[in-house]
Amino acid sequence: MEIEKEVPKNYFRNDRHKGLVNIIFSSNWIMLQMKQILEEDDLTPQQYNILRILQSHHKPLSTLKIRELMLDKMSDTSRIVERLIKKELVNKQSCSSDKRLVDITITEKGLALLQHLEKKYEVIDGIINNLSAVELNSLNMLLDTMRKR
Amino acid sequence: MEIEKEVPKNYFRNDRHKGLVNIIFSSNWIMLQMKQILEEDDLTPQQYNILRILQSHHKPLSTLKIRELMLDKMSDTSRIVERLIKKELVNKQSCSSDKRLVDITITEKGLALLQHLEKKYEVIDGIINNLSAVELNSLNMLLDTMRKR
DNA sequence: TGTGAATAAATGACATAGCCATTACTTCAT
DNA sequence: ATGAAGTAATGGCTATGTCATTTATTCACA
Repeated sequence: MEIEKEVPKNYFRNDRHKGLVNIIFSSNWIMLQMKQILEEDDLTPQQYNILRILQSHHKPLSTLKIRELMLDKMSDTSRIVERLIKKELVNKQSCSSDKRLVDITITEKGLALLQHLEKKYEVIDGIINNLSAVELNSLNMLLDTMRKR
Repeated sequence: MEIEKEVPKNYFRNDRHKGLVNIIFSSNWIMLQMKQILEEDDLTPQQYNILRILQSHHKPLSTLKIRELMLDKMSDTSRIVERLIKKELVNKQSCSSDKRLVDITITEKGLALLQHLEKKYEVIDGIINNLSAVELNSLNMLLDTMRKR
């Protein structure tokens, strides 16, 4: 999976361009493996992302709030939530304090599914096993710096 | 766009997990901007990817070869190529040496479109402007290392 | 040489998702 | 009280991923 072997020498305009493509390529490479893990439980990455957001916030969130928190902005959150409701992984009810909003909560079944997935976290995190703690740290800092402003 | 501000503190299991999410998050962040640039010319990222592959190889490629070279493996290349043909950006003809294959070539119109897009490369590469040459180099090396094996 | 396995592409059928416009309801400021 | 703004849902469309099947071609080998 060396990016140079995947593209002809003149594909990259410069190191900046190579950096951009490298990030996209790496993300796709990770997502491919994530998808395989999630599809065993009939989940898509988007659906999983919403479940994790609900789990980590410990409180009902509105559709709007969920969309803001999703890795993929611009997502059609209403309909993804709808699919999760159909699977009984989340619940929806009108928010009492502001009836324009809805309160989405994760169900017991949803939490149980996430717990089941935890067993696979070693596999997931192992994807990035080749990097030392120091290297990981610089990677995270470099990506954060890139997105500044 | 600091990833810590986007997710609650307990969202990440560990630095490895944060690294994975950071790469995905960064890729989505780049893609969002790429999409905006490309949609001005009615191109999707997948379609653009195929055009760039054909341009950089300077020779006809089969559907299979294109799929292998795409950033997004598993893509339904036949049908994406079909859309490019409809837009007259690529041509298709049966390969003379092996009639199971097809030769996909980029058209003059396709090359002209890519040339037109070149004017926007500064904007695209500027996405990553915050990183110095040295930083870019370490980023690329870290990502390459991550994907080893 | 003939035949069956393997390869490449296309296609049907379906699901997920992104995207835009519109609608319905609710809140809020004036 | 009223009109503007916020929120969600929905219709309608497109692009794409995914799986199975079909068709045409090539190739190995008995």
